[in-house]
Amino acid sequence: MNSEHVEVIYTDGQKKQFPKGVPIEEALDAAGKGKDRWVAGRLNGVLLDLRSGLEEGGHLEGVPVDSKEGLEILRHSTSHLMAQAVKKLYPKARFAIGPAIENGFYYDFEVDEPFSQEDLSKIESKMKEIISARLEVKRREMPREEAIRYFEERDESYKVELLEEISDDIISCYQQGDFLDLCRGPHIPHTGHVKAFKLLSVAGAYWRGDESKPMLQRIYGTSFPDRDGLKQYLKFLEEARKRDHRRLGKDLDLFSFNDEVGAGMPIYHPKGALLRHILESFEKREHLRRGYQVVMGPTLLKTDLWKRSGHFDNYRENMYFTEIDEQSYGVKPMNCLAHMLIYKSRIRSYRDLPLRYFELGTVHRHEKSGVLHGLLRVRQFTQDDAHILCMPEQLHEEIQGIIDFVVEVMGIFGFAYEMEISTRPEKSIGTDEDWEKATAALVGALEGKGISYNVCEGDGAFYGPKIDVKLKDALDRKWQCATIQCDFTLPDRFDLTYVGADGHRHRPVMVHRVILGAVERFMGVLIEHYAGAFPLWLSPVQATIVTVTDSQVDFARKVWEELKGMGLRVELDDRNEKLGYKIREAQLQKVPYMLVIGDREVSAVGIAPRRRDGTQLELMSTGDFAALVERECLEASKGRVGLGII
RNA sequence: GCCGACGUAGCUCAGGGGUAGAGCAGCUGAUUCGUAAUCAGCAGGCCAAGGGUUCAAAUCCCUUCGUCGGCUCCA
Repeated sequence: MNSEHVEVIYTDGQKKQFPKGVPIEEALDAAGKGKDRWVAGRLNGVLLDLRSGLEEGGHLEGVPVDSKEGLEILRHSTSHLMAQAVKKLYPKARFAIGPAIENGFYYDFEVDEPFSQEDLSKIESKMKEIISARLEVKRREMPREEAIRYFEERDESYKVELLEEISDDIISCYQQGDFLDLCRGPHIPHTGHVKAFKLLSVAGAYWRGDESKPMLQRIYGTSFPDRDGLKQYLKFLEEARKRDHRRLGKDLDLFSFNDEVGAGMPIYHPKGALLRHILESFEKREHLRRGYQVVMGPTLLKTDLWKRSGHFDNYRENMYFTEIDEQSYGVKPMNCLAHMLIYKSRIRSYRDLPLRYFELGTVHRHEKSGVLHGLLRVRQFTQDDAHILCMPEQLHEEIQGIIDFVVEVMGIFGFAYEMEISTRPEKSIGTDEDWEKATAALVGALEGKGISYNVCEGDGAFYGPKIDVKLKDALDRKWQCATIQCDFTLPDRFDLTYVGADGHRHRPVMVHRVILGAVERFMGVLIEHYAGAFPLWLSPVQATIVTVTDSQVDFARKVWEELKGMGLRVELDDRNEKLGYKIREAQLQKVPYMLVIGDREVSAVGIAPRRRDGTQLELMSTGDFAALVERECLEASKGRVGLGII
């Protein structure tokens, strides 16, 4: 092979030679398949534009538009397309950034007037014009200085700011028609590749997410290779609205919020309270069997104590304070203080350790008004909180025990989750050495279990690094639930000690951890996870008895009492309505079982159960039905919960 | 907290300066019915709260509270 040629190896192993500089597009077409499906090429793992020339040989593959990278490129290009449309309609707009995100893209602009819903339609129309023009999307490389000059001349201060942080001498821009944007690429070859897109919403967003920086206008949108994909996604959004726990909380009469009470303070109605009670009983039992001890601390603690713990200095803006008899008190935002004082209430021996204090502790945090979100972010919530005090050499095992606990519980609820390790933030207390030790303990425990995790630098709590477990809501937004946090500082501040085998005092280490996290948030995620159709063991109402006519009401009452007596959660619908009406209502309430009682059942002394999925069971006795329910509960809860609640 | 939208009956929503509307739910009556809506009648609102503009405000303006979508923060 001479230097004028490059050799390409395709994914099927086939090899071909081309003159150097041949466009990737041509080299891919030569393989004879997939023409037009590609939005980019990948040479030796690097994504490149279809129009860029091959300067070196190697493994080459086409990136199909419906692959993960292909979609990303399409969406990124759609965001550029939108920016071009905005530039045409609002020449004074300044441009910030416009990346592809998980299900679409956004672009941030600085404009005099925020965009309205009508503006979005206008922008969409302009985008369609640009698509029809099939403008070529050209990559242009230029010296950094030249690019800075170009954007300075156009008063694009955000682009200049971005450029000033790029260290490369040569940077790339992409041009389509008269619109040029700073971008790494790659992009689709021409605007005609955008087939199905929609602008979804407008929102304010701080430049670089920093509230001290100007607020920009962000337009969110999405883009798909074809109309069907877009339609499906819009359908998913619609379905997600039906699963929304705020919607279901109302429909299923679980909880409410009230203007007169205040924001972020949930009110539990009977069924919501029962659901919560079931969760909490389950939790208590699970903790007791794992060697935790249940404790309880007060809600108000003197401010001096919060000063000693470091909360006053580091967490004050999230706390509520009040005064009693001229003494300042703080409402607890965390449960740790009382637990420390329990530890301190007597001399501890190494033989006592580890100590695991568990509390369903209700805390209050002043969350900013704009972030409140149904049950998922509130100002009053109850954590399934525990603090483990142990010897440093027990730390690893304790953390592994907690991880096992989390994995087991998430398995019972059937949640998929992501684990993250967060390291030291800027605002924090403790020595570097402590932080390193604690971080190493967390990493070691996860790696020991072979669990994969992401690292979030600087996202730790002020007192220590942590492992977070994130669950997703109906819209795939992630919410932190379980968290395991090391703390080498509180035992120090409170001078916690234990007497070792050597007769000397030593410092224990502490782990803060929650499994569900906040019961409120967990319930919110749980409601969306099951779309309100809870498994039998969690369902606040497990069965509704429905009578066919008035003449069966007496018998139905007896059945009702009997089933309640056996520990089932049953309701009776003896209203004078047609059977279909009552079935429909129970169905909409997502009750797992409907127990039909007509003349047949009265004479056979039984009930005819119908599952909420529509399947019809044989007429059976109340005892058989209770046994069925028990079996199903035990199965779904992996043996934890049968009939009744503790 | 910031940007934007929004707040009308229990719920879902219409009405946008001139007497508050619909469907569902509720109540009453009729009907007594076999697996996702029986019929009829009745009742229900200080239009989130407070202030202004106007002869007149649910409607226009201001403030507050709350909700929604984001930013940021976090369980």
